[in-house]
Amino acid sequence: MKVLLITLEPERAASEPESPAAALRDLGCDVRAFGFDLGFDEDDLSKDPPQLLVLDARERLEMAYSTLKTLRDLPPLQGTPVIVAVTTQRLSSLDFRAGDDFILVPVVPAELYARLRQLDWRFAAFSAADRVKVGDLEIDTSGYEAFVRDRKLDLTHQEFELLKFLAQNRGKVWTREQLLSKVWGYRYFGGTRTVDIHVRRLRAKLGSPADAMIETVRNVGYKLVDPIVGARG
Amino acid sequence: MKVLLITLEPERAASEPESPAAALRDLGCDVRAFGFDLGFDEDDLSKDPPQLLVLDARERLEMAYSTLKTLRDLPPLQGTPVIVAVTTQRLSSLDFRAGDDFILVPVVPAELYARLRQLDWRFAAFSAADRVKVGDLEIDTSGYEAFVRDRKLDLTHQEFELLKFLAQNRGKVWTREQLLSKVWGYRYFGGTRTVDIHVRRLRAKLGSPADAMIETVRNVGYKLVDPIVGARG
DNA sequence: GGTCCGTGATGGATGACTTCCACTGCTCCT
DNA sequence: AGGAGCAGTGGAAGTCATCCATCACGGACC
Repeated sequence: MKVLLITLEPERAASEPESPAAALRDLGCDVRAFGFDLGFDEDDLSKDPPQLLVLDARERLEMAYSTLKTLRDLPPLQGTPVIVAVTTQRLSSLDFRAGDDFILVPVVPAELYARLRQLDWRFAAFSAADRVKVGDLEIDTSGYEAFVRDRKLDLTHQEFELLKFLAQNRGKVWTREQLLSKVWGYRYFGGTRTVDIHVRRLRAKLGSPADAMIETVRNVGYKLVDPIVGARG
Repeated sequence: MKVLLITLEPERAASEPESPAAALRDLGCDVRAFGFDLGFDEDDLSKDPPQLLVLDARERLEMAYSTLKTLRDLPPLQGTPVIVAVTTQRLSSLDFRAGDDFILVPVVPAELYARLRQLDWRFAAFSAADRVKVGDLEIDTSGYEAFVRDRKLDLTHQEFELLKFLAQNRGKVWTREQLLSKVWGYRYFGGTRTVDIHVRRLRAKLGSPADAMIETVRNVGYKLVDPIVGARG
């Protein structure tokens, strides 16, 4: 599980026993730790958004909420569940408007694990149907549906995954090998022409003029462009 | 706050330090304590229903869930939030379909208070709408009944739970594994084909054309769609 | 103790999807 | 202008997920 951890001393956090960082590490989470000054690159975050946000607030609850307010405005963190680690003394200052969960320090790894499972259970239902829009194209990633001007596309699974990936990473050209590894999976063994064929069927189903959104870049690969942005260039 | 407490030894419960009973007493709650055999009068309960249900399960989690199942069927407890007190050792056996929140014993009163406030906030925000409508389908979650165009469906328990879950989370595709963990319980280990079977039986009972509301998404799973929304394709 | 009902497992059939192959057409470089 | 290489096209075969029929098990109820 990918976790974004905000803590006082990011470097030393995991070495402290009974800290949220140590517990997350023990649970085998993929943790990226940052301080409350948030020294991370927002683009990096967008490419690989975390599934969970953990705020190691302890005594510094006000500072943590201030940071959380900033984090909530970042698009890649929209709808991400949050767990706030807090001391017993500061429990009374907790603010539940965020609708998330809290845990006491010292952290019991088994409890943290249970709260993760609980959040997963609660949020699975809530995870807002996130939609990706590019020009006339609209993709409902949770419903596995794609629309062009409200006309529903009848896509196969692989076609949908390819279109979704291109749309989520629009503007950038992807080689066939990259697409195979990212859309088909890292262990894929096969010819790169498979990508061509899926692009072809995708274009056919998109229809004119939306098919022009998938551009072929000779000797490199494919990219999906926003027609509005593309038109001025 | 009126609390119904289910614990092993109702008479002595409050005298034990760090027990849920003692913590509730310290918080000034109006506690009525009963054993797991539930020796209370249902009429009394109806006249003065509790606002919270606390299960002091500790090691006896299975027994607590069994009791909870019985309690859930009592009309005066419909929609009452539940907190399960459990030991660290039994955390891994928690089933989140049943309880709304949990707390570790020994209980820290301040934490219990915080969890009460959290539950209060959560329940105020989502005042359980016990009737779900999707197209011609109408589900009465508290009455365990489902209707299609006012024709009552004769569903089994598992079929009803599956339909309810899909209806409450319509539009989103769920994998078989997700459905197993959310509808059957996360501890369920078995073939994913079980989901197929129940979907098939559900479709048969829904009848045409309502059966088309449950869509199969190849390579992913199932979802329930609102036919009105779906019609734009 | 027998029967019915709910639940989940198994194996085969079906049909859709993915992939590969051979060919054609196009683009860019020389 | 010619050629090499890359991308698009059509068809065909293999694979795989889903659906379906049937059966086995366990509990509830009579």
